Amino acid sequence: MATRWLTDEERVAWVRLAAVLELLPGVLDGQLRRDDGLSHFEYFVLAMLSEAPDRTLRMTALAARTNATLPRLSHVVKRLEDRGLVRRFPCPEDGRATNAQLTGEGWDAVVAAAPGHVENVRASVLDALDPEQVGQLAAITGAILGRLDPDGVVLSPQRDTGSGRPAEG
Amino acid sequence: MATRWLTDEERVAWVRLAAVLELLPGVLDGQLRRDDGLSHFEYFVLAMLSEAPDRTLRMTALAARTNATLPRLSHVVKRLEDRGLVRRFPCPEDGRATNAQLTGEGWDAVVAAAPGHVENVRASVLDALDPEQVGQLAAITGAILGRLDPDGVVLSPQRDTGSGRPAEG
DNA sequence: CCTTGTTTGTTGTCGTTTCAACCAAATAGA
DNA sequence: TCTATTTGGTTGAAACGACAACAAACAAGG
Repeated sequence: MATRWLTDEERVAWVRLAAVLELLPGVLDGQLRRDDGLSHFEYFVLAMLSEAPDRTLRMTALAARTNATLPRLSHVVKRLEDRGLVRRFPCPEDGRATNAQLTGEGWDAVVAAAPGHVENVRASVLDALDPEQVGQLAAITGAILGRLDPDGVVLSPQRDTGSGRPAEG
Repeated sequence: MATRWLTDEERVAWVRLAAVLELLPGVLDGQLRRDDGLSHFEYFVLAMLSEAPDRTLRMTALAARTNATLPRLSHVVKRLEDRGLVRRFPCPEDGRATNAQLTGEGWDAVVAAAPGHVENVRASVLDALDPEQVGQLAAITGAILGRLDPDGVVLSPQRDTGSGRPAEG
């Protein structure tokens, strides 16, 4: 069938979203690298662990939450382990599985990095929007995620918000 | 000063946007790789050339529009040249500069890839939104770009929308 | 001109990601 | 029980991007 090209309104929205998609990761990554010596992905891995029960997660679960392939995660966790931020040990219940656990040092690293990261998110995104737009953004991205991730794999299943502080998603 | 942590509304919006940021590039890239043998970045380079006057752009200008470093672009264009999709020649007006020009074959590749890509953009993003939300998304991303790219470097300066078809941003 | 400095690209090296092969534990079937 | 398949994860080689070093052309002063 004939291609449904984009209307002018659609094109503007898409071009801008594509530009954000292109620029924002670099901004997030750059700040964390500069200030905390962590890539955004590394930070994200640590943050996911920080909000998990016992600060521990199986590699497969961690890969799902971070949208990483298992090989990629394996390499990254190895490096984090070498730096003392994470420790790995075989899962007691399943001999095949490996658990990754945040060390005290790793926790400290997340705690140290979180404020600057949040500050950056504010400066780059949230503070550019009025409260109404924040709500609209949540609805819009929610709808898009309905297409990209119907089962909500990446949205860490329920955060208890009662615990310490870090995490953020 | 004390960190201003995110409110619940802000956190939801941000977590979802972060998830979109994480998933969408992979979806766009995957479709183009599968169906057209092009990475999303390669497609984007070709698309930018396709809407330039004479389908030609200087490397520096192309790098700005694609938000790439010059070394990266140089490598990618070399590969595209090897595949016959682009040709390079020294700029007549400035001996230092190199022009990249889309070949006929390159044009054909963009024309062939564009419909599937647009279709994917619709399926993944636009069709998930009602018309009102499309407008909101344009406003929101516009505001964010005000922070990320105040000078509008990546938004290709004026598209003539009158020409052939491809391009898209 | 000759020198200094800046702009424009390319090339080489290194770290990271991806992909394919692999191993080991668990599970299912005969 | 013994084999076959599936699941969970690691490892090594190839591809790609980032950063630094470099070469060549322009520009500005003396």
